[in-house]
Amino acid sequence: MDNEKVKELELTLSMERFIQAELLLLLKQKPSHGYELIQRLDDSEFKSAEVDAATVYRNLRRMDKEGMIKSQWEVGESGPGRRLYKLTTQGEEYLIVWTQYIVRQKIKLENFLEAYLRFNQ
Amino acid sequence: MDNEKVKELELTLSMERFIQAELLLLLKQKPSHGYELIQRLDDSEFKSAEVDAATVYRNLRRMDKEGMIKSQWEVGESGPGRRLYKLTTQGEEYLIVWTQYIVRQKIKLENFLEAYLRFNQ
DNA sequence: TAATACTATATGCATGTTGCAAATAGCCGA
DNA sequence: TCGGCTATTTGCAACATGCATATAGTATTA
Repeated sequence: MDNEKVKELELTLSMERFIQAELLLLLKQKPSHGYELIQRLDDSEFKSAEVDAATVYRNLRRMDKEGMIKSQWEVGESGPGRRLYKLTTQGEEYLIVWTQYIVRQKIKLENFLEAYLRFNQ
Repeated sequence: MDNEKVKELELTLSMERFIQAELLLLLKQKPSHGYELIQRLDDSEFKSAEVDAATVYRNLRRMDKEGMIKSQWEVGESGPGRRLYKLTTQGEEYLIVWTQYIVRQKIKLENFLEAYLRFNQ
């Protein structure tokens, strides 16, 4: 990813979309489909409070459209068809940007807590 | 604050509103008016990227209405009138809830980073 | 004196994201 | 056949934000 792209991505990053980072990380660990990701997310230690299925599916479609992940429609021997998602190279790079952003967020929170404690002695 | 109230507050908390926690902490340190808070925020190590004045003023009005802070209109010898904000007891309690929430957020981010690193060697 | 800049707050509007609810659909067990 | 689980999608209201703009008093400077 070129620098311009990274800058643009960083600007649109927000904790509101933290779900994207969570999904990218899970997909880096192994390809999954939405329903499974919801369950894996629910088991992870970094999940956001409650996982809303609609939010997961919507973010998956968006990242698919943006090329971060790639989907493939699968019709198994049983159950309804499902979309298997895999991380793309671009998605891996995006995950790195996310990780750097999260490091900065963490520092910001630490600074807040430090200031809070400093003032409460 | 009773437990029900705390629960309700925690549910509506989100990093999107982190600005509220920042403002409450600054007001705990000392009473200020909006314009000054924007400058103090800009100098703090925990500020969110850029501070939008409208967002600051709107959040101050909201927290005023909700009783977290209390405003008092001041007409100085010079310059336009301004609203001096002070933290209320309820606001102090809310700041504690925020702080606990931020601790949990920080842990979440640490868990994410740990999972990320664990998977990258 | 007029123009400009700074202090100080408020509001309108478009945009983007979310949660909840509901629709669709295949499969399986009782 | 009815309910329940797997699996995904879409509509809608609610909400928060950024940007632009309005308003207004004061101070500086050309």
